[in-house]
Amino acid sequence: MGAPNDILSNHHVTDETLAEVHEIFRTYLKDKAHRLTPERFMVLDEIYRNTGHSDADEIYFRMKNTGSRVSRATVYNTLELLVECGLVQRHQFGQNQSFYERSYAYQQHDHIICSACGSVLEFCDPRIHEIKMLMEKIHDFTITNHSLHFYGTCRNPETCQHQRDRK
Amino acid sequence: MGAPNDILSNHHVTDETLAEVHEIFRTYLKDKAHRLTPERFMVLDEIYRNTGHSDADEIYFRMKNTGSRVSRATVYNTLELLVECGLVQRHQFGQNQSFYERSYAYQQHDHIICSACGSVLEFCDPRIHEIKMLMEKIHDFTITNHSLHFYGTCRNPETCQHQRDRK
DNA sequence: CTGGCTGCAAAGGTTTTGCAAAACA
DNA sequence: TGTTTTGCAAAACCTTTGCAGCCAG
Repeated sequence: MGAPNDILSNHHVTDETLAEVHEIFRTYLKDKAHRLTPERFMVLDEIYRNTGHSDADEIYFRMKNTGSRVSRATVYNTLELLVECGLVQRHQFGQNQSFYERSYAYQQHDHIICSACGSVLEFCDPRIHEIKMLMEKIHDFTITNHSLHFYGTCRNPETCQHQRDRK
Repeated sequence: MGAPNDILSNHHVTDETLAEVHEIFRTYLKDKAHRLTPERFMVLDEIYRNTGHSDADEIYFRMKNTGSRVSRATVYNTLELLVECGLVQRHQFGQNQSFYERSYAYQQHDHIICSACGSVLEFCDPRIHEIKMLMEKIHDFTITNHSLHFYGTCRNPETCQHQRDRK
């Protein structure tokens, strides 16, 4: 149920952070003349309650199982808004499916994906930022975000086996 | 029809390269006890005939329009094999759709994607390789490949306008 | 009130699969 | 000749859309 995939451990989000995140979303919605519906904040909470990467259906079912009665359509709609306002990041690890992850008060990072067992590690390297700045200059681009994935196989047989079993 | 998206200009593939690529694919198929069908080589040729990134359907229709009668199923099946043997690379630029690109005798590169006009630039930076090696060491991983995308907007109004028109 | 938002189910687009016919080995 | 591959169309998959009813502003 939890996400044993994530190595870079991220302590639970604090109430304070959650309040800030709500405030950001509220401001964003007002700015764009969108309505402040309870469903939208429920999706936001669900994502921030969890550490790691979830697809839209996982989010939908987690909410369903905890009593929230939001529809898939609303989950998708809200994810779009959350990505737009920068509170959530969308990732494409494999093909044909997006994964979502909270991004406020959560350090910017990239991913290493094990093709054998599907586990995802996170890392940071300041050189990415240097490359980004160089590319903006060379190609006359304004870069707003990036995604860097390394694909390969982890050499931890235990984890890899464990992960393979749960597939 | 052509791909005006690609800036890093790549001259047409030589007959020599094409022969090498055929040989690699032939060897791979034999190794894996897969059959050497004309359809598979037709898909390979179609990808190597073109510079740039195409989705599966584009490849299917290009082949259809030039007289080849291969089915979508065969295109998908063959793309899978070509990715497996390293002759073709799969990219996920947006959501829900893969793009394919020849990767033999074609320098390894990464991509900058303009969210406004959809144009794709290519670049190389040796620091990626350094980061890769560090990550292999730190996380005890064997990294076989990577993808690095920068997203933003290009400041070339002409190109950007041109690209917007063709959408 | 009243137009945007929700929930539901049906439609959409890309990719995969099942099966009979074709063709490689 | 015996199986893998093919082609076709149908199914599967994730995501989006249409529409009636609901509710935030």
